[in-house]
Formats: sequence, C-alpha cells, structure tokens
Amino acid sequence: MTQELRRFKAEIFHALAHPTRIAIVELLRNGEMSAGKLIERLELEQANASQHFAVLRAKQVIVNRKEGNQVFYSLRDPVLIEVLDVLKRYFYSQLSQTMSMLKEMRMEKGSGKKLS
Amino acid sequence: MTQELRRFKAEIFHALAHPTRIAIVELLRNGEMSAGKLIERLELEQANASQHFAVLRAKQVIVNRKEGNQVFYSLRDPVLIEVLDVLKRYFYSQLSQTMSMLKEMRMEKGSGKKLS
DNA sequence: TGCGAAGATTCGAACAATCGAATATACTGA
DNA sequence: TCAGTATATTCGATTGTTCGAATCTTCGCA
Repeated sequence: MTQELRRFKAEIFHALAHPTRIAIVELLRNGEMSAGKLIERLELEQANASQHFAVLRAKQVIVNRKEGNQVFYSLRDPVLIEVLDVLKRYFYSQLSQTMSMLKEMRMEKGSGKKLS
Repeated sequence: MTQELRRFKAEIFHALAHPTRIAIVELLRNGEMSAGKLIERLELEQANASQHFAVLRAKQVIVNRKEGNQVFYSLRDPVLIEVLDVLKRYFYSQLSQTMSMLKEMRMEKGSGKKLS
C-alpha cells in the first residue's frame, strides 16, 4: 500500500511540476474559470494550454463543467491550495537561499528575462 | 518575479515527483540517516539511489554531512514534511476516488504487484 | 443545414529523466 | 602504501515530456 500511495503522491507532484500548471491552479484558487479566460490571462497557446489542462484533469487536480460552448475549470479539492501555501512559507523561511537559487536558474536558462 | 517563483515551485514539485524520492524524504522525516541505511531500507541499487540523492540535493530539499566514510542526509527544512502531510489529508478527504485511481494505476503499469 | 467559436486531440521534433553497468573518488585501517 | 568500504559520477539505452502546427469535435446560431 505504502508503495502505491507514494506513486500516487508522486503523480500529484508531477502534475504540479510545471510553471504553467502551477499558474493554472493558482488562478483557480478563488473559483472556477473558463478555459478561454485562463488562456487569455496566462497568454498561452490554445493547444498547449489544453494539453496542460489534460494533465491536471488526468490527475484529478481540476475538474470541468461544460456550459454551452465553453468549459469551466475548477479545483477538485481546495486542499491543494494549502500545499501551495505551505510551499510559499517554504520560500520565505529561507528567502536568501531561494533568491540565490532563482538567480542560478536565471543564469542557466535564458538570461536577461524580465521579472514579470 | 511571479514567473520565477512559479518556476521555483515547479522545481520543488519536480524534485518530489518520484516515488523513490518521496520515500527518501519520508524516511528522513525523523532526522538524518546515512546513505547506506537509506539504500538498505529502500532496497535500492546504490547508483540509482545516489542519483536520486543528487536530484534532491540539487533542489536543496536535502543536505548532507560527511562523517568519515559515510554521508548523512537530512531534510533542509522540515516544512516540506507539512507538504507531504497536507497531501496525506488530500487522499483521505476523498479516499474512494483515490482508491479507484490507484486501481487504475495498478492496471496500467505492471499489474499483479503485491501491495507492500 | 452550414458556419464560426471554443476546446481537445494527434503528430513529430527536440529535449529531459530514468535505469543498471561500469568507473571514479574519498576515506579508513592494516 | 594497499585493500576495502561507502558513495558519487559517467555512459548509453529507453522512455517520457513539452511544444507548435494541424486537425478534429461540439455547440450555438443564422
């Protein structure tokens, strides 16, 4: 059982292991939003966004509701927000190390990016 | 900034997005443990374990201390344990769905595995 | 019925992750 | 210095992820 539960946890983490998918979850924090709106807010390619939705759906992180032409997404369980919140504390509890890590990350991949 | 922080969060999630690495973190929950002991407890290949340690080290999830011949690992910040704990609540808050998901996962990859 | 809008799926290319086997490094004790 | 133990790194094969482009499906409305 423990084995399987760990695999389950790993799958949830994996679902969240992409900046775009984190952004989606964060946008859904305060309630549902249509796919179109999410795409607009995050400035994503439609296909790419849809693929990320699919990953989150597959892991049951988000659920969808169809209304006419549109699809509304929402978090299946707001407990996940707590996970993100705890992680936020994690940053601040060691901000300096976080910052130098961010700096490193910025150096590695595509430097000169603006901090939006 | 938000962008970068999301990337940072994604990296942490990614570090945890593997059953073996979750197992390592869970074993370190109550304090440090030597690499050898971890390998023994988890019944891992030495090389493979060391690679997973490297991933966790790179993301600063664990830190190490050398003592003579051995290396002792520990969690850099126990806040991460809270993340795992919240996730545990996440299971139980919807156990039936979790169970059917586990069943699915079992079907997909290598069926007939015993529930250890 | 047919057109347009909203999303989802499929495809192929580029890249990253995982594993075991082999090898390397670091320390200890004889 | 040499042998042995503990751990890390490198390598190559396999598999998985990510992306944009193209295509498909579904719904609403004229």
